[in-house]
Amino acid sequence: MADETVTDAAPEAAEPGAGHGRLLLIDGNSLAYRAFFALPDTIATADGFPTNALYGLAAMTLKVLAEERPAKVVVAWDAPGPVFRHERYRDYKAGRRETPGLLREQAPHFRPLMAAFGCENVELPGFEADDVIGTLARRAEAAGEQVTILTGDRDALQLVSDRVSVLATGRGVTDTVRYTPERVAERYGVPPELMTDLRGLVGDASDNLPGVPGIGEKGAATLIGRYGSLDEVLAHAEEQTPKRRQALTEHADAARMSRDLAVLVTDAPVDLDLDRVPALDLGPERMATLDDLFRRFEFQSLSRRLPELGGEAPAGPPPAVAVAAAVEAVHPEGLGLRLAGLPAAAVAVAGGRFALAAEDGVVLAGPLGPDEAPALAAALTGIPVWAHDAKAVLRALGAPDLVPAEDTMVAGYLLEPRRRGYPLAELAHEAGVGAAIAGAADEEEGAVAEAAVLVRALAPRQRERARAEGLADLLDEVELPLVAVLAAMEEAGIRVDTHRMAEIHARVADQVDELTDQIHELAGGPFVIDSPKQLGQVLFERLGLPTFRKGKTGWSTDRQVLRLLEDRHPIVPLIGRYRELTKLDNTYLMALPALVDDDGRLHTTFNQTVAETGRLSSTSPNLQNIPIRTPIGREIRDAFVADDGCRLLSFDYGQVELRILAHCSGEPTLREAFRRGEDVHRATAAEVFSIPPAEVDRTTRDRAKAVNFGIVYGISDFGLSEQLGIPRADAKDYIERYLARYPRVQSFIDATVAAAAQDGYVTTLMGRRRPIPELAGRTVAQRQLGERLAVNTVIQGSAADVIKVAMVRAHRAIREAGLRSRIVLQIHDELLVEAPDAEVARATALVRDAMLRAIDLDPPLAVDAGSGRTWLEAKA
DNA sequence: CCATTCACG
DNA sequence: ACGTACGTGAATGGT
Repeated sequence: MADETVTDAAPEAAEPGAGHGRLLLIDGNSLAYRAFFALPDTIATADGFPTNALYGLAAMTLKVLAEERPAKVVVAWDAPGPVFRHERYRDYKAGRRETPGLLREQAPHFRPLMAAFGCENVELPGFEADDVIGTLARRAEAAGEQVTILTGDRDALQLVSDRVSVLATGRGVTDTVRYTPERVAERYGVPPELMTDLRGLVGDASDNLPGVPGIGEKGAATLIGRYGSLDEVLAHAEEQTPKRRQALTEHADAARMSRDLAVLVTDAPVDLDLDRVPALDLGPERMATLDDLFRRFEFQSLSRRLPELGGEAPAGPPPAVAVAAAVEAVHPEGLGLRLAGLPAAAVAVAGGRFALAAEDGVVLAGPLGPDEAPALAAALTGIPVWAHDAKAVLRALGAPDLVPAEDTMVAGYLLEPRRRGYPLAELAHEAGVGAAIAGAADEEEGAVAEAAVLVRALAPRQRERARAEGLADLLDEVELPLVAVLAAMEEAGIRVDTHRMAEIHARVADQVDELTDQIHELAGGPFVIDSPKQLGQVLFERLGLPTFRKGKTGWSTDRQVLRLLEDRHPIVPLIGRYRELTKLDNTYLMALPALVDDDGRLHTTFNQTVAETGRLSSTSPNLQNIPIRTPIGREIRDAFVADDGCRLLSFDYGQVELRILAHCSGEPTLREAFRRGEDVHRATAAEVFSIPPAEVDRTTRDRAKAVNFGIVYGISDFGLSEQLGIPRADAKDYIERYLARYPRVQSFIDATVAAAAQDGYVTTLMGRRRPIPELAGRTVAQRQLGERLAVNTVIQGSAADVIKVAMVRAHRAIREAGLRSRIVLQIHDELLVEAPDAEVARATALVRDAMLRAIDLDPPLAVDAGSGRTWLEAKA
């Protein structure tokens, strides 16, 4: 802990693999099985012997041994024959397909292969490899060793602790993700010891373990988080919504059984003394043995990679700059004096601690709980704060108003918006910076200290790149201030009337039950309506309806297809209705109440670094796709309500994207239409179809509207014809007429594509960049995609810029006016604000003004505002 | 873990 | 002869 003051003036070089576990336990079956299915069976020797599973196993082992440098390695295997779980549950792993012949052929070579690496093979009749691993992990842990478990099986996560981490196979064959207790909690919402309880609720299809229907990973995590264990959740079933209560009661025994079966044995009679397992020896003899074996299996590439195992240095080039720092334990109290006058402080937060890097060679670390957070926040006021994922740091500090001076995650996003993620360690490594931490009390403290040091080293390098690419203004004026706005919005959340939701759910569930019966009746027997495969069999085989589109797995049954089949069989409209209702029920009515916080509100997470165009996204739950288009959908939106004594204010940009198109293209006809306040879709219809605006009927306007959307999406005649259900030639004709009437739009598209091809990227109004490598693609389809992306990104991305600026300004204006009103949601072109009754007029004026003045456009921006007790009312 | 479908903008 | 409207996230079934 923090009072254990550890200082070490001379940081030692980080020992490779130190803190990453000295004992490596591998689940051989899991890896081999996974490799077999992930790799094509074209991996084989010249004479046709399949080697894909062997290759994957060898490649993974090679990589992990090189990176982890374990002292000892034990590989566990499933023993042949039944395991004790089958006695307890007849159907355990039933339905799992037979081991394929091509895998069985390779199996005899698994153990010799791992032995060649110097690993100890072990198995125990009656138990699975998992149980052997659980047993050995606990034994080693008790002996004070660090353990790493390498597996593709998520069951092992229950074993994670301070001393045991799990390297789980990721997307690729040799990709891994390391799970520490914090990572498990982050990913699954429960600590490792509750993973089995989670499994009881969720079940597992691949092991044929039943769960509780209607409860997914998210709902399960919330329930377990609230009540503490599976048994407690089941004991509190009466407190849940009717349908969920019923599900919990009916499936309680199944859930308990699944949980019990998921528990790994940690005291199996494994006859292996870890002390007597020889230390891993990667000497020349071992290399020769492996090389020999690789040659026999024709693994040339692995033979070439053998040197990675030798030598002392870990794989990969060493960082150009390794910043050394010694941990100094501190308490947030009195930190202010220590920090006063420093130019900046890099802050990291994890696992109930913080670390702070502000001076060379030292990193301050200490506890961070509810008691310490205010003191730390106070100590940091007035000092530029740098962080990775600053929004999370601000929320941990309880200081949502603190605008970060640097955020290495957000900067990483502006510099490379195409990346899948922005792990600090990865960004730092690529920037050529590393950290060597000395004097950490434990692994966790070392990790958080390292993060702070990496942020401090990385931020200036990113800043330089941002300046060079013209992104500094966007960063300073928009994205960094926005971090604080988003932190405040997440903290605020939005109130939900869960009783109202439960009532709608009950009604919808009844209708679904009824529809299910009718559909089964008309189909001539029961089937899983939610399965597109089974539905396809019913529609296209049993009922002989015509097929239209097919995907990778079969004939499409989506809404468009159903619409075409509507009049051909009475089952079709029922399926459409069933789909609508189950969608709303599963995604909203059932899921949302389970995610409501103790304060009666839903707190989403706004992701600032996901969308390639610059938009925000919203997760857990997604509050940017709350229904509105159907009557039941509107009822759901009506369950989003203002707090007592408050109203919800909705502010919508009117046609932002088309206004941006008019602005960027300079098309006079379009600009005029907006300046005059005309209905643009009607105006477009009049232009394209050469009729007076007054004579434009509903269908014609809808078609023009689709053309306008098409332009924004980067139009194609195919897409437009699909959308409108008209011949492609007609769609082509519409587009040609549109572009002839709006010639500057045509020039804008041409110029945008040309610039993108020239530079390799496009730029939005605020200077945001998106690379478009598709334009240099090898197929026509790819290049056409690139053209659409180029045009769409300029428009969608500029609209994202506009509303982000508006959010920053509106938030600031509200604070400066001393109001208690707060922005609660952003839905791409809409802001939802919660305002005390007395502030409605002032807040409306401030927010509307902030939105209108976000960016100067010609034509100008327009905002529709409304207010109500519910979100639905506010939009009216 | 991928494909399908569909909720929103 | 291609293979197509743009951007997201969540739930579901089945491999």
